[in-house]
Amino acid sequence: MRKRVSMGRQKIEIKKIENEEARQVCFSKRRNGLFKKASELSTLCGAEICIVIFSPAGKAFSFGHPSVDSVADRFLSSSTKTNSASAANHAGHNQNGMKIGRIAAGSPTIRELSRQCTELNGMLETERKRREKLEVAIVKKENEGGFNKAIVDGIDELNLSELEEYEKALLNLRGSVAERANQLLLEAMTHRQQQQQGPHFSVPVKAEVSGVMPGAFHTLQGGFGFQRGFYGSF
Amino acid sequence: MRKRVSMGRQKIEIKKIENEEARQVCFSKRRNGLFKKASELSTLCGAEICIVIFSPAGKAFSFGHPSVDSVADRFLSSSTKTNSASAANHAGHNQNGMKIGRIAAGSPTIRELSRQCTELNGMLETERKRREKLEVAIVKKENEGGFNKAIVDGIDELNLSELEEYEKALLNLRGSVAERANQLLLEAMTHRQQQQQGPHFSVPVKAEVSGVMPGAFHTLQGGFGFQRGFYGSF
DNA sequence: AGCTATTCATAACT
DNA sequence: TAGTTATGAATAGCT
Repeated sequence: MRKRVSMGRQKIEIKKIENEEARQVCFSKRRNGLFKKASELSTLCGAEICIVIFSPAGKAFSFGHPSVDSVADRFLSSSTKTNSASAANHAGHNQNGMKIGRIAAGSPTIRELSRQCTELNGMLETERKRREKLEVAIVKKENEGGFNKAIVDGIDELNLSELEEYEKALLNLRGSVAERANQLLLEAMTHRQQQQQGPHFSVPVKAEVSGVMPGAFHTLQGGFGFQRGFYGSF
Repeated sequence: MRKRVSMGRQKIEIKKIENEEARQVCFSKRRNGLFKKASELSTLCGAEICIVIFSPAGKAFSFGHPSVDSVADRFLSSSTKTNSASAANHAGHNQNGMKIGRIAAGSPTIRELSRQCTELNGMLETERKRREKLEVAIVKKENEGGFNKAIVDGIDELNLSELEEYEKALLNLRGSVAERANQLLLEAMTHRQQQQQGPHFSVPVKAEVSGVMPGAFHTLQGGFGFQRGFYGSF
């Protein structure tokens, strides 16, 4: 009789294998075993199965019949569609403390995305109503001879170079406004100077205006140069 | 010697069990066996596992350690994070025709929800801009007298506060112009990119576009890279 | 990665 | 649906 070449399979306790190499080997073997069992189950019984495993090292493995995606979708949608009261968590816990049993509610990710969609939809609705109100108001005002609406809405009709022209014109106009404002301020200051000083006046309007638009549109992309204009410095 | 009371376990062929009752019994037993194996694997090796099974009757069963949700989330977020080209579906098919292998791209459900969020965000942004424009227009309408007067009669007739209003209106209008110009630029870029790569274009485009989606994707971002999957171990 | 003795899972039956 | 048994399958320990 031959010498025992193997102790054969020994009974093991189901607890974490501390030896790292042994654990890795066990993981490989049992993972394959699990996938094989899953494959057999799906074939024998026509069940749809999806397994996702993360190894302790963080590697992901998956099995799916007909596919991981399809089963996951079915799972996620079925659990999100059904109201949480009826679908949620008929699961129990075994002695290891892990959940095992009937389907649980949708994953937080799905829930979160769903919630976000709902929220966005609400916001969009609000925004739409708000806009509609404004549009109605605008139309009403239009009868009073709306010059400005034409200005605002008109820009959608302009091409790039026309817009450029338009902006230049606006800037010039704004320069004039600023200049005029400065003038008024100076006048006011002259009159009041005896009483109190206005130290913030030092901001030079002209410099401000001329420095704003070096020319091309690429400055627009960086944002609006003169949000805080002359008046902003008050 | 006692009479044989059982044939014991017999070898069976792995193919669909036609007898419905036998199939149901087999499903129950093997499902439990599978869950037990999964439980052992997770305990022995510290792996995270999630299993979802739909019985042929359509009932859903799940197993998860630490939980179905957590593993599903990890799976879904990791697979959506990675770009689809590199992460998608290195899976193959075994002789039974089922897909088995490396993790696949995010589930259609997740993708769909994501896409919807993105779309909603875009619509919301558009709606907001539109509303802002209208608000500007409205405000200007309200100061219509002064505004029109300024245009017609010139700014010299305005007092300081009128000038202030006027400048605000001009700034808003200029903002709209800039926005519109930006939009046109983006469109032009988008069209050109189909023909030739314009890497330098990406800066302004990105800057613009990045504001559009404040965090719709960040739920999908998890840190994780899966190297060699199932097939590596075959 | 293979091998083998042994434990474990389960097909058939009650 | 649950329990029993004989047997096929999975796998622990070793190389």
